[in-house]
Formats: sequence, structure tokens, C-alpha cells
Amino acid sequence: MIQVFNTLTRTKEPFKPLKPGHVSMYVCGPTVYNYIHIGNARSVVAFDTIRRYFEYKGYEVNYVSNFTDVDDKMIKEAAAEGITVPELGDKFIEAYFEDTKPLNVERATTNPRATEMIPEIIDFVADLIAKGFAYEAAGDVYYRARKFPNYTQLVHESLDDLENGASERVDDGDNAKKEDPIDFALWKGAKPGEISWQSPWGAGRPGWHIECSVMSTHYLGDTFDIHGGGQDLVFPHHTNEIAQSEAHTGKQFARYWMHNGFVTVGDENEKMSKSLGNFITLHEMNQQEDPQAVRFFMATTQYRRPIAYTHGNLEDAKNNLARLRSTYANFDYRLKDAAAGHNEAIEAAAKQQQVAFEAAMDDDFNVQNGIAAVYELAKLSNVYLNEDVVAKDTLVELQRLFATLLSVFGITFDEGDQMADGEIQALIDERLAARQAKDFARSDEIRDELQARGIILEDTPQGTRWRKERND
RNA sequence: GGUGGUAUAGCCAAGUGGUAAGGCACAGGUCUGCAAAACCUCGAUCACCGGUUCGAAUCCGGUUACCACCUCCA
Repeated sequence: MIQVFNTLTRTKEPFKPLKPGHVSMYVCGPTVYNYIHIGNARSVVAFDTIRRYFEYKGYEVNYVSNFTDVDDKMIKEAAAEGITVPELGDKFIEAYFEDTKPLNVERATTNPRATEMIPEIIDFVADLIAKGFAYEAAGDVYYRARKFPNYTQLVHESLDDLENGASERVDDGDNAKKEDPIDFALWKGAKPGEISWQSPWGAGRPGWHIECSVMSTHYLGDTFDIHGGGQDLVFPHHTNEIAQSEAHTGKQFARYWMHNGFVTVGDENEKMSKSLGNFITLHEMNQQEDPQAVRFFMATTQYRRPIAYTHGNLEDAKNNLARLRSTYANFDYRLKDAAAGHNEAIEAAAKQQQVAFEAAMDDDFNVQNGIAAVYELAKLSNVYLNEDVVAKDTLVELQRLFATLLSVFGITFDEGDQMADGEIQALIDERLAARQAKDFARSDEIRDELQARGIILEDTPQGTRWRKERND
């Protein structure tokens, strides 16, 4: 059974979905006022990997991830660019999909936008007012945090401690309107010229937290299995989501809370964030690095651990991935001359690694141990692939397993890259003739010429094979 | 100040009581005409101090360092 570390209890718990065989999960997405940065990408990759493992295990996953497409930053940025807030949202949502696609991120079942749910949000807020959990104040609506029992259960800290720690900067300018500084906005009245929607409290827009409560429960039900996001969302965002949702429905909100660690940058291992300005956008990085290596790098770091974004770490990931790709290609190559039949000893050894892989992943998605099993599988495969005679059915089986395990990490393999086009094959034939005539000067000349064109030749006992050089 | 996290070989990293997985890099080797690919070999007593125990990286106490959250942030 899969064990999941639940922030709510701060322990690993057996994962028992509400509905057997199904997983409902909601992951907080970005505010779309800019390209997403690598930290955002990490969260996306982490939860995509978790989702893929659930799917590998046979679960059907209903995966909802939102876009926050209206807030102060959206309004400010739209004004700066001279476009409307919806136009800004469209632009960066499109960029989001473009940028995450090279990372092999599966599309969510649903990607709701806050601005598409305004009527539902208004109803939700009105209900909270009716139930006494919220109040209107000069065009804004605030949530009475202290009224909700166990408000701080997710952060495991007392409300007083939270307030004490924040005492120097607790005033966001709206405190005069609040009954209590800890109260937070559900609805914000519009300033002149700002995008707004009509509501019982006048023209305005939703606060940040309410949209996620509304969208998650709308698509997944009052109670659902997993709610995920970055560690920085534990307080206040997720804390407030729980307060809003449970006050509204009277039921438990998310059952398992999962929070991914940060991407850090620089010698100080400082958190990468928009506010610190030390971020690299995924958009930029995709142009500088191999997106597949980035995917591999992120997916093979356990989601709760921090990731140090350094060139060296990315290089390591690139090398590791290259070796795995090479192993996959080794299968392709030997399949050509493999004889029908099975090698049961090898298949049993491979099966053992699959068991190890699942045991690791079941343990709160321990991808480091999971990938170690894949390396073991690669090694035993390569040893077998070097034998003079190989069994075709076993190769097919092993390669399929190899690709399946790596697909959990979002790694896919190109098909049919090995088709020799005529010109290359002619040069390979010429080189073979030269080698047989011991004309190694000509032989090496051909090899160098092909290398200059990005073609790497490898001589094997079964003949000369070639592959394209990955120069990303 | 409160809370949480992290500290294992050059780097990444697994490991919650029994004498330190795995990967990268480095070096040597096998194979090769030379390469490439692959494989083999090679490295640490686990931040520090003290304690418990027959035995601790793993438990307890303390110390140090770094990071994060404490109403912008994945």
C-alpha cells in the first residue's frame, strides 16, 4: 500500500482513497502574470510524477490544477503591458502549456481559471456570511479566522504565535476594516478602473484563497483525497482553504495534504521565488538546457526535499539520462538479431527490480530508491545485451519494463530514430570496406565526418550502429 | 522570538539498532585497429559533544551551521 506523508498529521499514512481505485487530487497552480519559474516547474513535475505513479499502480486519477488569473499582481502587470487582465491570463496560460510540454507533464483532467467561477465564488462567500464565518466591511468581505475551530491545524502552531511572529508586518493596509488582523479577505472591493464583477457587496473580485476552495470542491466534491502545493502555501493559503471549505460544507476538506520542497539557487541555497527576484523562468531554461534532463533531474528528487539548482547537478542528471537512453537504444539494436525465446533467469532478476521499484515508490514516493532500482535494471540488461545470443521475448519484456518504469518519471523514448538513411548507410559501408582493407585513415575520416554532422558510430560484434548525438 | 526541515565520500543521494544502497565525476582495466557503447575494479565511520546499549549514521540530551514558514510566493 502507498504511504503518503500528510502535512495534517506530519506522519506517513497509508493512502486509502475515498473511492477505491480512484484518486481525486487538486494541486495549486500558478498566478499567471509571468512565465512560470523553475520553482513552479518543480511543483508541477513533482505532482505529475506522483500522479503518474498512481496511474502506474492502476488508479484512475482525477487531477485538477488551477490558474489564478485575477489578483493584485495580475492587475498591475496587465496595466504595465497595456492589456486587459483576461488577455494577460490567456497569454501566460498558453505559455504555461508551451513551457511544461517539453517536460512531459500530463495534462490535468481539468485546469479551471478563477475568473470562470465567479458566480460559484460569490455563492460560496454569501454562504459563509450567512453561517457567521464572514462579514462585510466597506465593500470587502473577510473571514473570521478565530471563529473556525482549530484554524491552525495544518501549520501546527498557535494563532497567537503566528501573530507574534508577524507582528512587525501584519498590517497589509486593510486592518482598519478587519475585526481581527488575522482575518483574511474573501472578496475585495474594486478600486476605480480595476477589473471587477458585480456582487451583493458591490463591484469587486475574489480573494486569493477562496478560488481554490471553490474550484476544488466544485470539481472534486466537498471531500477529496489529495491537496498539493508548495511548502510556502501551508500558511496562509491552505490553512485558509480548510477554514473556508469546512465552514461551508461542514465536512472534511482534503484528506491528505502534500507539500513539495523548494528549488534553491546560489551558494546560499536560497529559495527561488518571484519576490526574491532570483528566479529563472522555465521558458528561459528550456532554451538553455535539455528539458528532458531537467524533467529527469526534478522527477528523481523526492518531492519533499529541496532541489539545489546548479549546473553541476543538472550535468549529473544529463549524464544519468544519457546512460538510460543508451540502454534503451541497446535494446533496439540487439532486438534485430535476437532469437525467439525467453531467458527466465534474466526475467526473474528484472522482476525483482520492479518489486524494489514499487516498494520504494510506495514509501511516500521515494524516487531516489525507485531510480536506483531502474539503474540496477539497466545494468543487468546491459550485461545481458552483451551476450552473444539473446532471447527476443526477454528483450521485449525487459525493454517494456524499463520504459514503463521510466515513464513514471516522465521519461519517454523516441521511436524509429535508427532508420539509416541512404547517405549515412553508404558512408558506413564505405568505412567498413576501408576497415577491412586496414585503411584506418579513411575509416576514421568517415567517422569524423559523420560526427561533425551529429552522427556517432559504434562498432559492435553485430556490426556498426549509429545514433544521433544529443547536443543539448 | 515561535515552528518545521536539513547536515552521510569531490558532487547528488539511500539507509530509524547489528559492522555505510545507487548514480555522477576521477582513475585503472576488459572489449576495440583506435574509438564509442557496455561491463569490471577503486573511495566515506555518517556536523560536533555527551549518554543509553553487547552493539548507533540510526535512540536520548545538548551544541553548531544552513534553509524555510510566521498573512506576495510552488
